[in-house]
Amino acid sequence: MKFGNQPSYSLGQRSASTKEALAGEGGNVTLVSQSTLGEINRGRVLQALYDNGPKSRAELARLAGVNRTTITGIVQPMIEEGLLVEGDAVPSDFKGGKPARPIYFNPEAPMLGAVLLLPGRIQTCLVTLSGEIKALTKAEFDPHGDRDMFLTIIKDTLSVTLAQAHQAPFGIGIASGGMIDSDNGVILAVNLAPVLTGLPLVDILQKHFSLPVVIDHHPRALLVGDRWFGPGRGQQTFAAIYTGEVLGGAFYIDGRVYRGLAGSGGELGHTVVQIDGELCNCGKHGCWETVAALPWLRREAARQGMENPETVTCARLVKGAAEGSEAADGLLDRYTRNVAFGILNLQQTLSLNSYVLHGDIAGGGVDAAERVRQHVERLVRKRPNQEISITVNGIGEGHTALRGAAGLVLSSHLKLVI
Amino acid sequence: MKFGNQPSYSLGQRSASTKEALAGEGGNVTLVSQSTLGEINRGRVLQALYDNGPKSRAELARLAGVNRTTITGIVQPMIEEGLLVEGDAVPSDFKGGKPARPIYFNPEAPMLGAVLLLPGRIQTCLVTLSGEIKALTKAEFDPHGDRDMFLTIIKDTLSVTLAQAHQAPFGIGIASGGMIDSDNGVILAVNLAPVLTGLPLVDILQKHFSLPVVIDHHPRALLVGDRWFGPGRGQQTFAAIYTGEVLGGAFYIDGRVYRGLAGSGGELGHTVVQIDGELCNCGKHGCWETVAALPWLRREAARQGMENPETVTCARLVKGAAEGSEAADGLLDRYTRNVAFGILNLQQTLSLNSYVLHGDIAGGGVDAAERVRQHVERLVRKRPNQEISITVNGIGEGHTALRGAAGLVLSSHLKLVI
DNA sequence: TAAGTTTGTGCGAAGTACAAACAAACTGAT
DNA sequence: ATCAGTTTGTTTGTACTTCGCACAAACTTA
Repeated sequence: MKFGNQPSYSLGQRSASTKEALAGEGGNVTLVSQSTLGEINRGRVLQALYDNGPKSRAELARLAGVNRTTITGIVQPMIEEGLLVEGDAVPSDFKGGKPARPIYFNPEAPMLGAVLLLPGRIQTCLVTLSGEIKALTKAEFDPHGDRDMFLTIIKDTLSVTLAQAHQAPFGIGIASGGMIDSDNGVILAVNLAPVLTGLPLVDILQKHFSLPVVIDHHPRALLVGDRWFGPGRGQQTFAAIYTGEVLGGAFYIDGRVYRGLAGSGGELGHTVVQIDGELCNCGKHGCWETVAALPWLRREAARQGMENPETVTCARLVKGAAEGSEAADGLLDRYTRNVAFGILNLQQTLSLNSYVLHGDIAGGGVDAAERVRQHVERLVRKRPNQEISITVNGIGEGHTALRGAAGLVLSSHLKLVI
Repeated sequence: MKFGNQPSYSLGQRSASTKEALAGEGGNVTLVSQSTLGEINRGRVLQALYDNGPKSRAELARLAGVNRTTITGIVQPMIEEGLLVEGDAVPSDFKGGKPARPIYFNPEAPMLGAVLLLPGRIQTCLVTLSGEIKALTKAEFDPHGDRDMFLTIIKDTLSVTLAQAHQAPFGIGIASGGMIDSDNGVILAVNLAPVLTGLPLVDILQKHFSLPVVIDHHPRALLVGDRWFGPGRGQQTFAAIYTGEVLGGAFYIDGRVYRGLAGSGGELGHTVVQIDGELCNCGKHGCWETVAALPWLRREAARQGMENPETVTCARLVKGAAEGSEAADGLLDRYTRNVAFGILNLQQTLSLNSYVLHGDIAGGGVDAAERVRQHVERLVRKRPNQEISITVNGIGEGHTALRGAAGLVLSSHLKLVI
């Protein structure tokens, strides 16, 4: 039998700019080998522990639909290694039987280093495998200052934190504001902190501390934090949305963090919701960020003649509305509606059905979330049996981001998710 | 050691509507078993053949980075089964060596049934595993007519096609316009064909033909068609965009078709790009569809006093612009710019970097695509080394959709992609 | 004709998941 | 107090898959 070299009906025309994308002959096929299989399953068992808390071997086996012996085989080496520990026996639910020995992360196991990097301020801490935050250290830096000065500050701050670990942590995770190239570990640009522009922070810290270092942008850390111990726990699909001085987001899709090429997915602030809208600092008009972040809120508050418009927040509006202020209520309604438009677009695009709010809008608590939800419900094209959940993470922004930063290490270094 | 039942810092508050999503205790963890591993790898080898055309065992092994014997082990049973065939020996590139025996899909292997269902018309055909279209049959139906009449027509049409297969096909794939619940195989609603509303077509045809049947919405079939033998071939990440009477899209993300919950992802037509824009038939204002589909184009053509505005198409505008018409050029520019806004939003959200155009806009050929690309480039927040490709599929819409419909069967039935 | 190269195939080793059987630990009825 | 019943976790052997090595087959080049 004779084959044409390529089927002849591949007639699609490509614009000139995609030579290498056409290559195809790269490593785009990867078979799963026997050894990676073990690694995958190990990761999934850990994931099950994160999602469900301490569980016995038998419970884990039921949860994962595998044989009990398989779980034993996976779990035993990790116990011997000191990563996991067996807890006290817990009498079984009813009707007797041998008591179960729940398994969870060893408090004595190595921890994770976490860094939260926002314009002007740094927070570093250690995070245990069970999500506890320790050795929190804070520092400030001049966002317009000298790069070496900044590097000294961040190294010193991290050193103070890491010194409190009783053994070397698994690695260091960084959550940073701005535009991040997470593949190459470079901060591409942070509008409010020019000193960070183009900084290859991962390389620098990796060399300095001799530890694995990963970086990702702030909303994605919030997402991981949500997934780990927040409202995203156990969910397979949801998004995290952050509003503040800027607006950003991140997605958890089918059980994994979505990054996009070079980690550039989720730059939602600059999706357009009003083609001929206000000029955005990105040069476009009518970006979502121009109508659903703090600058808009301040501007509108000022226009309405509200008191102290420069310090208005969603929290204040919720309080004002609850106290009967029509102005606050009206502005809150418009604000939440504007937030809803971006979520609506996301919903129509990806149909994630679940959204966790962070930042200023989360400051508005359940009230604000419920208003957003109602706006989304009203706007979205409903399907049968489709319910959309809008949630706020009540843990507190900083902690979620730090936990998330630590979680980034887990998912990259421990290959927790395939 | 004693564990708290759940870590106490899980304080996230959830809106009331997510009881079951919170459950977590379901089958959300799945370990990969030994036998599924084989299935996965078998699927990936097939995928490699689709992506790269006929290849020898040795080449496949190099492509996938695995041992040659592994490929033999995977491929041999499929050859014996008649799914694949060994081609004539091809002398190796240079420097001698034993000639390679390329392997590809057996033309005698079972084919795939494909149905394209658009308001008022049906196309059915058989598709070989190497993508050839056979036994194409067409029929029409009354979109506002009787349901039983419609069912008779589609069954008859499919029967005519299937009768020409020399053996039972693997299954039947349906690409349908409108809103589809691909999980349950139900057509939820087609604006222009009320007869289809709520029709459980998968169940009906599955019973009638005793074959596996899958359905998905039209843009997703285009996507699969693109991936199979169009511009998306070998790509790991891209989107298909369809513009016509309506506007829709679908995504291929990290090597798999993205569906979203109940297959409701990609309803891009009703993402909002102009909050206070024109009223859309969905009830919202300023949906992308209101500014980037044929109804807008006709309306604007009429407003400009263009001749025969009711038959204007992108193709005609491109022709007019090439012939020096300023009116055509101007309208084409606005049209492509409007299309670009939706792509821009997608790019900011998912960063797919590659988009394949279909439908009316694809009728404008490379010229239209290039205009769209330039608008997107101008609008998007550039990152270093990021190139955005906008492509049209030149094969012809119907064929791509039919191949895609067939491809749907492959990906679901043969588990071609995990 | 011989050396070199590449392809495809046996064969045994290693790693993983699974099924069956069993000891351990607990409950509850007799 | 004893025994049946239940659940947990382990032991043992089996099945499946990939990998490395060795080798025959087929071709080119000197």
